[in-house]
Amino acid sequence: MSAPRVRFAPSPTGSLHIGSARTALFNWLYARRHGGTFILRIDDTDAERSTEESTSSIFESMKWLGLDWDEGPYAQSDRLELYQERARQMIENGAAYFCYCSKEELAAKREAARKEGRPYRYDGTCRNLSDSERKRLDSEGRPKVARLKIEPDESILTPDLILGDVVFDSSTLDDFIFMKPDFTPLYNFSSAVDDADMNITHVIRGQDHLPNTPKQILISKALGMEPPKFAHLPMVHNARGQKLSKRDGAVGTLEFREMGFLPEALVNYLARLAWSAEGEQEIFTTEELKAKFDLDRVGKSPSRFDLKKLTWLNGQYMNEKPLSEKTEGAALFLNKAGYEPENAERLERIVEAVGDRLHTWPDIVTYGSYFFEEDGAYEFDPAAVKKWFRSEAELETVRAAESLIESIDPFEVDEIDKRMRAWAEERGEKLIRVLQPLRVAVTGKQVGPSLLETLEILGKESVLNRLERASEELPKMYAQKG
RNA sequence: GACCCCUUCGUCUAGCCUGGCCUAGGACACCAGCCUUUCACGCUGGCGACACGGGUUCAAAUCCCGUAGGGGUCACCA
Repeated sequence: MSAPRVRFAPSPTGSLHIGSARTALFNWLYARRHGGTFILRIDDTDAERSTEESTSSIFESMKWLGLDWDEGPYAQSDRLELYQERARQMIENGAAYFCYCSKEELAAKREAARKEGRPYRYDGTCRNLSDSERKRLDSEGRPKVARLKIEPDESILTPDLILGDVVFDSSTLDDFIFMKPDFTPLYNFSSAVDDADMNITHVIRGQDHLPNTPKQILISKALGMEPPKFAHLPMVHNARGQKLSKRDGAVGTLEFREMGFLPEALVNYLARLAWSAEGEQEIFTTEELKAKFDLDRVGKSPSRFDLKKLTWLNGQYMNEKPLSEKTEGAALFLNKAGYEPENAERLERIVEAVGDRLHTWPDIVTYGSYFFEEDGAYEFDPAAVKKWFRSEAELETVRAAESLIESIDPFEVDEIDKRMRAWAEERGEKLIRVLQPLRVAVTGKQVGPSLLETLEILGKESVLNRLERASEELPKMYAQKG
């Protein structure tokens, strides 16, 4: 097989949908796997809906995911002349014709068909217009669109690398419009023309495009060109098994960055939607994906997007990150949450202490926010208080801890550990019965890194301040819940 | 409604093409236990699926037919 040429051709009418990102990824992977060329083409023939912002957000999404393109970006809006030339060619050789029916007339016919419960197809009113009629309509200045002439009762075979052969009956198609009144192309036309012109060998796209395929094949043939090979990817669905939409939460690729996911984890997750390697491997570096991916192991059935599995995967990747990188990411997300970790060294210690609790970046806030809050400002989690302050005894522990903390020197993990254990024993308490109430007292939470480390990082003075405040605040909460 | 696609644990999937190795494997999630100052990690175990009905065959998740369910598309959008 000669080197494949594939393309990703999004329309810039919004941010890059996560399903489209998967399509882009599979194209990219296919090109990389086979030493082919990955082309980026912006299908912006719909001037009304296309925006600059969308285009740049698509670029940014792809860059974030690491999907680099070898050619392009091409914009269809720059290639108008090509489409117009091809369209004229088709009109001339009789493969297509101009249609003068107005939008309103057509809408009425469509509506009538709908009411009668029969499928609407263009009735061919303008298909056999005589030259004189055409001239008359032109001289009246009637707007016209171009339609493809489709012969009925022909089967159109669309071989698909994933689905196998799919056959459409041309009678279910109608003479569809491919050039608008302003003589600019519609999607199916520009797409087929470009795929041919750019020598695209494989069109890998979502299954929602399957109904377009026979139309594009017809256009290719009308132009005397060999259609590319097709591969229709199963859709990515929401938890209820329907097309993923904004209502389902995050669907924009960049939103996942905002939520604190790692691009390599997202790539890994997306790759495993409908694709699997031989063996039972779940975690693939991008390099492995580039070496192993192929279309013959892509499934046919739709898959549901599972945020929990993505989160798990992300955690796996997170744990592999060097501390310096983790610290950088943590700083970024801490900032987003309104915290300002001023001391870089201290932040690194905190990130290290939080350790593998980091599944996504915002987890740094969940597990370590109190490190960045004033001694008198962190909040007490009511659930934590309820669970660990069951009687007067725990309040007493917090009060008594002040003098213990005061006396620990040096105030470091090993020493704190030694003294804490001895203290618990002295008081006839299990270690956990003193540590957890203290944790809640100084952090406000019942989860987090090792308390000993937490105390050391906080420092003696801060711990003392916090214990003092807890002694005042906790009884109030304690009283409230009775 | 018409056309097209799909159907293995709750979810992602392996197995299907080239029937027997499938008392259907792995992963996420969930549950339990272990480890542990909590949480998280890790480890161990558990729960849990061939949509249904007919064939074909000595033998079917795998092949054939039908039914049901789900999804996608039906624009002078892409």
